[in-house]
Amino acid sequence: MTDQVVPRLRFAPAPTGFLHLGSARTALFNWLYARHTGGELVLRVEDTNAELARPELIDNIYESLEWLGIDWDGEPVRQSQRDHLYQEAIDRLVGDGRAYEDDGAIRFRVGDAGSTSWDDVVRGTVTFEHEHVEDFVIRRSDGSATFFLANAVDDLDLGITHVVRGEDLVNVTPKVIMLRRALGATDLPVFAHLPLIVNDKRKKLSKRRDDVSLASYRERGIIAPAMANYLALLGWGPPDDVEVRPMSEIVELFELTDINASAAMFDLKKLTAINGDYIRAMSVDDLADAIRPYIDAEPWGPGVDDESLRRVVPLLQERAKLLEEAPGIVDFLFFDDPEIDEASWQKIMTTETALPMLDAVVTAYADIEWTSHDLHAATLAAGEALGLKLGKAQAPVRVAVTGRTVGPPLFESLEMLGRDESLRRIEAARTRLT
RNA sequence: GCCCCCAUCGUCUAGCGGCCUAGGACACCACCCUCUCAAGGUGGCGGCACGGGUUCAAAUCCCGUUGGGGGUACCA
Repeated sequence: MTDQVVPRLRFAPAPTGFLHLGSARTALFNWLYARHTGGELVLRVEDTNAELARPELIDNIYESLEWLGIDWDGEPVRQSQRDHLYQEAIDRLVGDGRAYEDDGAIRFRVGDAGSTSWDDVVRGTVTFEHEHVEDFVIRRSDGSATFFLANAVDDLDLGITHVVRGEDLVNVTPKVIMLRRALGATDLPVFAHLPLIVNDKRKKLSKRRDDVSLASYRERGIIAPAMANYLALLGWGPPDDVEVRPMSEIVELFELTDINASAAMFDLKKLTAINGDYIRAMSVDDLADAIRPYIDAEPWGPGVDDESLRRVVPLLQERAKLLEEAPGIVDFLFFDDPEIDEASWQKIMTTETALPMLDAVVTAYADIEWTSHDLHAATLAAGEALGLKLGKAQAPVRVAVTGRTVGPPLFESLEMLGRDESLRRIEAARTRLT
């Protein structure tokens, strides 16, 4: 009884113009299992009408999956090109008396007797009594096949062995099983109905009120491996408690039987935290490339050359959790004048020691070697002369030069800004103070 | 309404009858480190929905209650 059949999975999205987070997770789980078992993953595009068959919508699916790192085997299957198969199946069903015409549509006859059940990997045995399943349409009056029919025909025809999909499809499963059997199949694929991804109201993620597009997270600066890693954690967990890890390891550990049955809330905070982990682990060059578009989107951005960008990356790398945050962390380095945050000014520059400290630093900075090391030493000494620890001493300088109380390491920032510009900003602050 | 499913810290999860005075992660709080902020380190807060069984023993098995969700289209 050892079936050595190679698992064959499929991901079957409808081209809606964007990949839904839930769909992305479904794609990922299919992919994980296929790769884990050395099986195959078929990409089946459910472009069942002319509007959905538009090339740009389908390309969007390819691009989204590729971004996430999900590949598939063979050419994508397009349902729009398989109508002849569906029509054949419908004719056969009608011929066999399993389906009948009703107001121009064709319905599959379910009847009231018996039940259909299957052993779901995630949910155990699920049973539907036929008396609760209505006769359902398999061909619309316009001649097109419905989802149920196409689904059953394709899974059979493509030799799909494992159906991994969202829980919102459990109720269609008995229909698909009935069709499959009516079409002559004696076997059933393995079914695994994944728990839904829900919002903070515990409702299924909806396009209307939730940010469900994979692309929108990408735009905000979630990087692909972080997203894939996080998605893998929704409904599944590694046996060793190591959550953030390379996808290759997740492929190795992943099992359908380990998937949870209960809905998982999409937690942007956790996603963001994981994203920060990945950002910190990037090389300077890779991170520089990754934030380039975000820099360029700033008014001051396009002028920043690659060399400068790379120098600045270490300053923001452990401070940015989202790529989109990157420009705001180092922008002051590229302004003609720092944008002074008034709250910061009020907090720091109104202290008695602010002006004396700036005075001291102007003198001290005049003829030191312009390195972060010497700047550090000079600032420390200037502060001590005023009875200030470094923490207090550096504050006015920071506000004068960066415009804020918080930011990247001050002395590295000063080093990058250069002596002339740094002193110019400090002078400007002194002028404002006196 | 009817059908189906779900139920461990606020959230994601580990647990698959004894290793559990329930482990990890995110979030939160405190402390340490420290030029600010981060990052990092240490510690803390916090949970098996409830009620019955079964068993020597239940977070783990069964039943019920309650709560939540999904589906109820000639959409997919």
